[in-house]
Amino acid sequence: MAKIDSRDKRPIYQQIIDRVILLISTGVLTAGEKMPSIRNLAQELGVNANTVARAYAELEHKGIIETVAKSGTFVKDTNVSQEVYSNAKQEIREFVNKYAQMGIARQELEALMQEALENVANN
Amino acid sequence: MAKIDSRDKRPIYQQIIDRVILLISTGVLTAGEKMPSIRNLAQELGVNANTVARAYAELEHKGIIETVAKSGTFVKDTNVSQEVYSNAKQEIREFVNKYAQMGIARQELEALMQEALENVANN
Amino acid sequence: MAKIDSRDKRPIYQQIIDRVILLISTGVLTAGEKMPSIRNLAQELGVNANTVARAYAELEHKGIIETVAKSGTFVKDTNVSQEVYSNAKQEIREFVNKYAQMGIARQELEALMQEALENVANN
Amino acid sequence: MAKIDSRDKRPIYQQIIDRVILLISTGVLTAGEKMPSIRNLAQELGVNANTVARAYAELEHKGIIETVAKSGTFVKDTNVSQEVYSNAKQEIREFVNKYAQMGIARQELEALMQEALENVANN
DNA sequence: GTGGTCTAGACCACG
DNA sequence: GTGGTCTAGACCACC
Repeated sequence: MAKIDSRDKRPIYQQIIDRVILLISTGVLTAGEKMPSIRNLAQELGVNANTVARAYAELEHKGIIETVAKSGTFVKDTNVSQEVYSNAKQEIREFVNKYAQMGIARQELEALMQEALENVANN
Repeated sequence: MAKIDSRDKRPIYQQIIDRVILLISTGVLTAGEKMPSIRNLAQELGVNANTVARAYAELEHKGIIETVAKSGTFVKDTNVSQEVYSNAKQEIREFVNKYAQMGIARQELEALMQEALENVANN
Repeated sequence: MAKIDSRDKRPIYQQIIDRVILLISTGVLTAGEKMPSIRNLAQELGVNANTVARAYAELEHKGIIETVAKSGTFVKDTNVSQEVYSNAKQEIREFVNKYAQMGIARQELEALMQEALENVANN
Repeated sequence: MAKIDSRDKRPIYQQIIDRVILLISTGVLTAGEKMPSIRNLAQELGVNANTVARAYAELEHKGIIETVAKSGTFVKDTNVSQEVYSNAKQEIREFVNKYAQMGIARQELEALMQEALENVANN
């Protein structure tokens, strides 16, 4: 679960949100399962507890997790992967449309994508 | 040119930069053409003159426009595609990083990109 | 007696208190009757014994039950309706205060109450 | 606007939320109007800026106000009274049902309500 | 000046 | 131990 990237432009709490959604969408976290406690996760990630609390609050607000008073936080909704996937689809389409409209050739875009994939593969 | 969206998540100065680059790359603005003055553009867009000044400064720094003392600002005889290209590079990298970190497999990302490219190719 | 709802916003000890009062006020528990032991009730409800102990302590403090050393806890010969009545009084006051502060006119509040009463009368 | 009640059971941020909703539903704040800045309101109420920020964030999330990047926060939706009204309806129904089930006569409930209304009328 | 994010640390009720 | 709330204070980008 420990994956905070300080170079990432997204705020930390958003990275946590996205990460939790990922773990659910890939089946690592399953419905009903207990989430790590706010303080534990904060320590594990090396961030402040308030930051994790904010992430959990927003996840609860989205109906993805559920906090049961003082006993912990649990995964609620597992049907989340579709949303992630369709978000990615939407974003990449907008990207391609934008730069195609600005005159970048398809081959160039493809090359850029390949390069980006290579870079990430080395993590 | 009047296209500032206060709901846009990009800062205003960035919206101006992007818009100028778009107008150049699509041939609406051509090399040597005179740009509107900072004050005029600020008034037209309904934004602070400092904001337009910052946009012009960054455009000049990128070598896309040129300020000639006492006569105004002009589109430079430059190939803006380099700038567009490097922006695209940056964006696609962030996209890949984000979804890779969220656990989408490289193959899936590649498939999404191919699909987006196919759709655009048919335009 | 097994009726603890972890989703309920009330703390568990309060749920127990309310439940006991309900059982007495509806005649399920009668004066002099022996209450389940703290440990037994805790096990039956699946909650911590301390939680049940706190509920019993408050019930005793309210004069609703009575602990007799070495023999157990008993429903006291008391009129629980007084407690219920004062709770209702408190709750309705908070309700009226809240919505009056939020600007709902007195007449509207009265109409809402009348409507609610009508609906229940038909049970 | 200065109305934080430390004896109120609701958390401070909730009091601010309710108060803003009140001010909108009573027409004191109208659509498009600028809200006080987070820091100003915090100072006026004598609370921490983060607390006001949280209230504003939840109000924005409910679609009641809107923050326009770095220029301020504005009232968005004025159709808030209906929601308040239906909340009140729901709450009073639950109240009546609960105490009717516990054996309080309809007349008694009615008397309690009248009394509560009288008390508030004197504000 | 504005809002956004984050930290460190505190206190609370509850279990 | 859990989450909820709050404070004080910091830094940031933007206008």
